[in-house]
Amino acid sequence: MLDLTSDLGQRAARALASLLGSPEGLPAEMAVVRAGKPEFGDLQINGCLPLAKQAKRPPRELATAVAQALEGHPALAKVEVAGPGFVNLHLRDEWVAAATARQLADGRLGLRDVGRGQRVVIDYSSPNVAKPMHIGHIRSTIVGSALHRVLAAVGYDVIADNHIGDWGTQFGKLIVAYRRWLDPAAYAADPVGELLRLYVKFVAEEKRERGEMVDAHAHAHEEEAEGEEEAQGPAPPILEEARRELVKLQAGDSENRALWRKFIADSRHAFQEIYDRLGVRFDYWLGESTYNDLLPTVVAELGRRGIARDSRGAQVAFFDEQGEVLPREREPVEEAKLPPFIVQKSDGGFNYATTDIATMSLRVGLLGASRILIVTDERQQLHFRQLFAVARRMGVTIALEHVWFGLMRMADGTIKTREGNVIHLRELLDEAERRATIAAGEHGPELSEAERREVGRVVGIGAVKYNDLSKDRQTLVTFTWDKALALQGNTAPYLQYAYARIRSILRKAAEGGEIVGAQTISLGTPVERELAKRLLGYPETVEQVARTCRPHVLCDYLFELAGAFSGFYADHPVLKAEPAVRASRLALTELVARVLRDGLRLLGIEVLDRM
RNA sequence: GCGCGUUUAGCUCAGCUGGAUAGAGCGUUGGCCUCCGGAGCCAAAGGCCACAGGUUCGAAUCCUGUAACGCGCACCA
Repeated sequence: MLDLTSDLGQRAARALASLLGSPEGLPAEMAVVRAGKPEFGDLQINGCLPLAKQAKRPPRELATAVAQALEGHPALAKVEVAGPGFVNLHLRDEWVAAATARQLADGRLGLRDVGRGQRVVIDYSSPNVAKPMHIGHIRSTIVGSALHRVLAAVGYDVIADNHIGDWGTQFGKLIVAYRRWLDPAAYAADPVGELLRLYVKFVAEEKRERGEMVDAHAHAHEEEAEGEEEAQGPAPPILEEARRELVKLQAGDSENRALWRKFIADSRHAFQEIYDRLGVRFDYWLGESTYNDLLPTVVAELGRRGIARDSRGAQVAFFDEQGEVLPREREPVEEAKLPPFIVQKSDGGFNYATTDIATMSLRVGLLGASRILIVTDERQQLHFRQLFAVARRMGVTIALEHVWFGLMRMADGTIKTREGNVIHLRELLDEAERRATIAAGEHGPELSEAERREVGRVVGIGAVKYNDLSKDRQTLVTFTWDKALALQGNTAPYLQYAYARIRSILRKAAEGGEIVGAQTISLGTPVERELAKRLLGYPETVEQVARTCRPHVLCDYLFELAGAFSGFYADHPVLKAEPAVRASRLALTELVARVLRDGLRLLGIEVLDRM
């Protein structure tokens, strides 16, 4: 199908070029798209209308030229000019049937290596050490993992990097809290849960001490609250202690280093449990701490190249009205498109920006990336625009994409780790499996206990993933249990069910010794023909997802495919059809199963032969 | 205040980057063959595409403004 539309598009463009004489401004290929309605045929070309205006010629004249050029094409049964200047194309049934048979014979279902020779580094999930993964992490993890698979499926050389938060000021606090309040039994049972408890306790204690201090100062300045609070007045003692421990850690103190390593190792185990349940994997876990030793060099380099300058004691990059890095010679402008970007704090410390520049350099240099995708929530858009501008100024020319998604929030506001007011990913997955296991028992009473649990696992996890993947990633999501765990309608179980029904048919055919191979496919009914056309759309759908990083497009495709199959299934007997039709329908059915399974695999969703 | 984003059926969302009469799921209502699996299928009802202008053969889609909501805006990540 892709080869066909490309071929038709080129022929159409050539016809117009010769008609209009000058190929000036003419695309090399006209867009050939799916027809909007059955009456319009299978494909249509809409580009003649805008071109006609540009060329000051009647649109129908151009459309007619295109139609004449395509007339007689072996794939086409009919070409017609319609309306003000549309070109409607009707495919020959034989061509559709033959193309479908070719797709069935192809182990990759028609997917092409559009990413061949390109290495893409994808950064997703990236949880923070010592904090449990919660529903705020699920979109990055699941969307990132799906993109990982999709990109690999179209020939990219993909490197997945889990950029975990394993460095920063929280470690000073954790070390203090751990030494004061550790409950060893609780830690042994659930290290990350205990670390979270310790962190929360630290924050509460810090707040309490601060309160005492304010009281002692007898409301010296009541309305301070918001502004540049902490700067004035001494910090609470516990915070001072945390800062000292942090400095010791940074200086390489062996006891603190050991604790830090322990926190990371135990957290990674907890993350890995979740990843195993989700089928998510990474090539590297290059957390923030990886870059510690490089940071002074990064800042020095930025200074040397005139990107960063001294400002209020910090090293800062400024931007111009276009959003490009401002050369050091120029004074900062009021109309700057982006706010200042601090790459080194006034106390000499480094921050997120410094680490990310180092990360970028490593990915471009050592990892040889030709495209970098970073999957995070919407709050970091500004940060990455600044970062990418700095990277470009440093000579990075590869594609840098911030694949952002809408924040997941609860009905009453955003997720707040500090209050511990979150739904942990583990709870979510447990509940998903629990509900799906109950449903499995209702729908399949003949299943054994073990089978029921397995069905519940696959269906429950699938439902959770699909729920996130099927919405445009930029949509804001308000979490509710019932929506996240829905099992009816446009959901993973619907697709899994369609697959299981097909497997049931194929199983019965196999019992009769029938082998479904690359039979001739014949499309006797409009429903069969429609189903075949849907199947042929698989490669372009996957390529589109790889290009635009929008997995919901694949979800929509699979849902429509399953719907097309359900329609077919309802009134097209397969096993009971006469032999010639039966072979063709079996082949079509087999192909639907393969596309469903492969598409769901790319989304990270498993399928079952029975459910 | 500035920036980014969002606004489509009662609810949750698509809408293929400007095409022909705006589509799904949930919910509601009514149907489904003694026949390959009813987690399914078919049908009905439900729309001023936030609002106001503009661009053109044509706008949910592009441009401007307004409103509401979300997020962000130097030394957290």
